[in-house]
Amino acid sequence: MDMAWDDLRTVLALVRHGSLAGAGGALGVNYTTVARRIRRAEDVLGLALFERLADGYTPTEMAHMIAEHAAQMEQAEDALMRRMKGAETQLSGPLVITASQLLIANFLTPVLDQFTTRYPAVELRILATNDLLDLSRREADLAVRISRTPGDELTGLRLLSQDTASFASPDWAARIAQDPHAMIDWVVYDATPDVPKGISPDYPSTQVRFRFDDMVALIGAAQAGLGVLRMPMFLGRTISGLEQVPVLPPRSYSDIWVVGHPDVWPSAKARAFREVLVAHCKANRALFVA
Amino acid sequence: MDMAWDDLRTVLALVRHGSLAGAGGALGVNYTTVARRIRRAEDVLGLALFERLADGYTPTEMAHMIAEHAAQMEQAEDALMRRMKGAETQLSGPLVITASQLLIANFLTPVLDQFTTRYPAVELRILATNDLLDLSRREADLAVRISRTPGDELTGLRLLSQDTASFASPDWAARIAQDPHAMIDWVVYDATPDVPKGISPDYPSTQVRFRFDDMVALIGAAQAGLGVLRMPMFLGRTISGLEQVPVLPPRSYSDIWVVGHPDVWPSAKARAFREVLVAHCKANRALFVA
DNA sequence: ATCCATACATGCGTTTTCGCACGAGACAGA
DNA sequence: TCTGTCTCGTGCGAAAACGCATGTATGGAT
Repeated sequence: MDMAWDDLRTVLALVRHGSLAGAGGALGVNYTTVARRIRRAEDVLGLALFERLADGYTPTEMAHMIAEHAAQMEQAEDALMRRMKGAETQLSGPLVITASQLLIANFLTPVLDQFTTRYPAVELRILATNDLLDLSRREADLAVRISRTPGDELTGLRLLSQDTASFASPDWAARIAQDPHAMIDWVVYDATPDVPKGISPDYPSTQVRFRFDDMVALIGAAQAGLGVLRMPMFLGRTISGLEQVPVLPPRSYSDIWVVGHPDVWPSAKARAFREVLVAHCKANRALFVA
Repeated sequence: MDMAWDDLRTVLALVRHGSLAGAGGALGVNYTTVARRIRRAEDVLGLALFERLADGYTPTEMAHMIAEHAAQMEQAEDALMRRMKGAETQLSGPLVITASQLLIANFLTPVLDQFTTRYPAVELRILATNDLLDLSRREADLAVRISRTPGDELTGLRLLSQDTASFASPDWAARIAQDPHAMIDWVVYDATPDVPKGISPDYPSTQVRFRFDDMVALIGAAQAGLGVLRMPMFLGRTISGLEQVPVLPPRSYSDIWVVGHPDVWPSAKARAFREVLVAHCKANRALFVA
């Protein structure tokens, strides 16, 4: 008659992940434990929640209903954990930050250095990913993002304005300077598969040579001399083996923000991190604009 | 870092009940288990949730915050359990009905008899109380109530219209018939402490003799000849030792409803019970009106 | 056809959790 | 003052839950 809440949570995990092992991984328990909890839940309810198939557990309609409500319970738990984190006043324990690989590797490392020096008791964890993590689900406490992600109910602080420009390897730069009318190859990002708009009329001949789905690979291609690349100013200036070329005049691009969930925002650790971050941004503002 | 959901539920129970034993009783576990779970939760969070005082555990602000969110989780669980109950199609297992003591004792017993005869596999449980149980929290599946309780988001079915009238012991009835102008004593309910409105002008002298806080006691007083009592028609007619007296002409009173939560309403057992109930009400409609 | 990866079932030994029994301290009523 | 009742803490043995290791079935790639 009465269900254990942890069993509801287990049903949710299994519905989400489709296999005992996946659910167990998400819950931090052995997969046999997941199997046992599911069996217990089915015994208590007196009905089957999953069909045992060769390729995993397939949820029944009833399991979906349970998962739906367990997800609501999870939301309440997330909100609780966020609020508890937001109420923390001590400068110790875990703090999770996320930003894109390139932002971290090419601009944020001094912030991390300063922060861990000033607050050695804080266990700082960095999630370097381009995925937009869900701060409501506590995947991270703070995120440094290009443009404040709308839709989410997040608090944000604008850190920097930035421009983009065109960059290329030194030999490409020399070639372009020598003959502006020669054909100029571009390497571009999959998401924006055409030659950038706003190319100066002084360089009339352009073509796309490669499309990449990954920015790191794209930079490697530009360094190797495969073509010209449009990228944020700070990246082109920071990364070795690239020079700015005048093909694409600098243009304003999306701002850089630090965002967080309003529940977590006021915590001492988040506040301290923002302080170090803002100082570093102020000191290096010129790096980002033409 | 990660909290067990059952521990959150335990914190909620302890905040609600104030003592380990009370919380344990509500959860169906030994009170030492409650103490252990609380200690574990505090260890995981690294902060105190309760102050240990001589007269019980006093929740800290943080415990109240946890309880607040755990209550939301409980609501989601309640909704789930209701929906699962509503989806049940078999005519076996538990079914919980609530109604006032007097309604059960004096009118509903044949319904219970017929129902258990027709559906012997159903474990019928009766909560005979005047308290308005919370059907959203699954304290009962169906309730037979005088007037459909508004405010609640309940589904209802009108069963009967009813009148009230005045009743008294046989000797009081004889006295009133003999001398309408003599002083007539009333016994009344605390909630309506005055002599009922609408007394016939043929009986000009009335006074309140006793006030009671309990309807069963009130009926006993009327039977013992302590005075005249206004009561629902069906009660006066059903209970022995009382006769209707013409002091108070019959007047329309609140209807009788069967109500339930819309989630639970469509379940086979609830449907079957209503069927038997409605038939019995239809057959005895005349008992309720003048 | 063979090999490998994935997914689950089962049995065993260990760890954790739980309920019970006993004792201490506070408080109210006789 | 004594007694009964309420509260909680602690120690012990039983019960439940858990992780690990092993075995089986299925499907895809070589």
